[in-house]
Amino acid sequence: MPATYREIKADILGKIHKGVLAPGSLMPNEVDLARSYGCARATVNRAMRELADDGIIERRRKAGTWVRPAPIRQARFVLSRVREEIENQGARYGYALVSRAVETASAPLRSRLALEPGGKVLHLICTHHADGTPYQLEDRWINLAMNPAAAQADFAATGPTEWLTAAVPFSDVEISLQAVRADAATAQHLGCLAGDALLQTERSTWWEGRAVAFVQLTHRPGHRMTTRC
Amino acid sequence: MPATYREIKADILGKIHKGVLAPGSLMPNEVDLARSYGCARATVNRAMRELADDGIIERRRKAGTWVRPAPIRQARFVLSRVREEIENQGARYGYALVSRAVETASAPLRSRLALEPGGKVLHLICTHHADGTPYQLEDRWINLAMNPAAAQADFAATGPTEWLTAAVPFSDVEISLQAVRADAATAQHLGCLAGDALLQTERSTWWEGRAVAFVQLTHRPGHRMTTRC
DNA sequence: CAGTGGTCTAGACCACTGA
DNA sequence: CAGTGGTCTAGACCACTGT
Repeated sequence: MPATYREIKADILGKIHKGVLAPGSLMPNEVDLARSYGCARATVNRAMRELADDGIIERRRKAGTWVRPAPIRQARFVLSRVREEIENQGARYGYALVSRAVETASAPLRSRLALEPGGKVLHLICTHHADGTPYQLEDRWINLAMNPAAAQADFAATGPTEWLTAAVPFSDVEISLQAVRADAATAQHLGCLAGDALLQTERSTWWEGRAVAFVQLTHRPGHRMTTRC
Repeated sequence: MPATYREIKADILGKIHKGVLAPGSLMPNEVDLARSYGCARATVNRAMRELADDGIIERRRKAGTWVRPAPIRQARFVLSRVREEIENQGARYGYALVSRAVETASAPLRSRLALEPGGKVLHLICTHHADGTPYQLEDRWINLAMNPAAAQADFAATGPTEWLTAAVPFSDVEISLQAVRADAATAQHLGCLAGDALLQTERSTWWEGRAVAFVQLTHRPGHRMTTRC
């Protein structure tokens, strides 16, 4: 008889997969499950809570717990920093600053970061290399109102990501993935052809409701993000 | 003084963001934290466990708990089924089967799904529409050794995803994202231009170590996957 | 109002692993 | 071997919400 929360979780998952617990059906409550598994309610609770976190079941107070008809499939992608990603592949990491300028935020950028008209941003373009070949193009805007020190920082040797994580706290992140066609400049930086399909990560970071920075990370052709669940 | 696991979690997160707890530094053990927060160790444990799950801290038995120097940023993308995705946007869902054939798995497909030479697969191509316009192209291979009933199923009215989730259990999923250029056929199905950059989701599903199915979901131009954390 | 899950406690034992 | 986190228990009270 299962007794640990892991065993209970596996047992319930097995019953769902084998159809013993039908999709959409109501499950026994925690007290009954604890009795039938011969364990404490807290143990059942932990197993059920994790199943709910995984989107397998749905729980509502007073109402009960159901097997989700179509489980919410969610994928967790690990977004490590470029440097680590490259070094983990056993390659030598390289960095180059392409351009650096203080700009007045354009209208689209302002609306994305909720900046006031006339808001100043530090605009950086840089490239990340693996064993000398282009790996990722970084197009970054830093909100100078939130990070005035960035205007003094020299990004010639160190990328903005490393500077920001050391210097600036943030609490909220919004991440977005899309496919884009390489324009001429991007193609040149990534050493590919204009028109190539590229995976692009966009990320805006916030602290106490105000925008810290926004970045577009354009990956080299063929880049994949993979996960298992 | 914080007393619930949520408050403790928020308090620790705040200290990390404000620099009170320096990146890379060793944290007090659970017993000491429980004393200083005036709560039971289990409460601290839950807060710390969630922080570890979120990649904020790292824990090792006997050694202790550290603030991760560079937090593992992980994004959770919800991968709902196309039908729900479309209906949640308030659009009318449409489905069309393009082709259906029993094939001998090609070498690349065999290696991807660990099939034996001569393994038979059901190859389906279909399209999903939102308010009549193409939304997603589905290219699916079902392992007939695992799902012989699929050969009898009629996919004219219902998509393979719906058939599979009702008929076949699976335990492991591997998901991969990439950008691809639309070839002529894809462009025609999605109503875009050949050469357009498209986001593509690949997904292979397994049950008890054997492949159930493999699918390529090619999204219409401009499609984004977004998440907040 | 009553039944469900959500959380906390105080204590215990265990598993792992660094010194 | 000793210190840390991992887990379980038995019991309690609470928050939410369907009826």
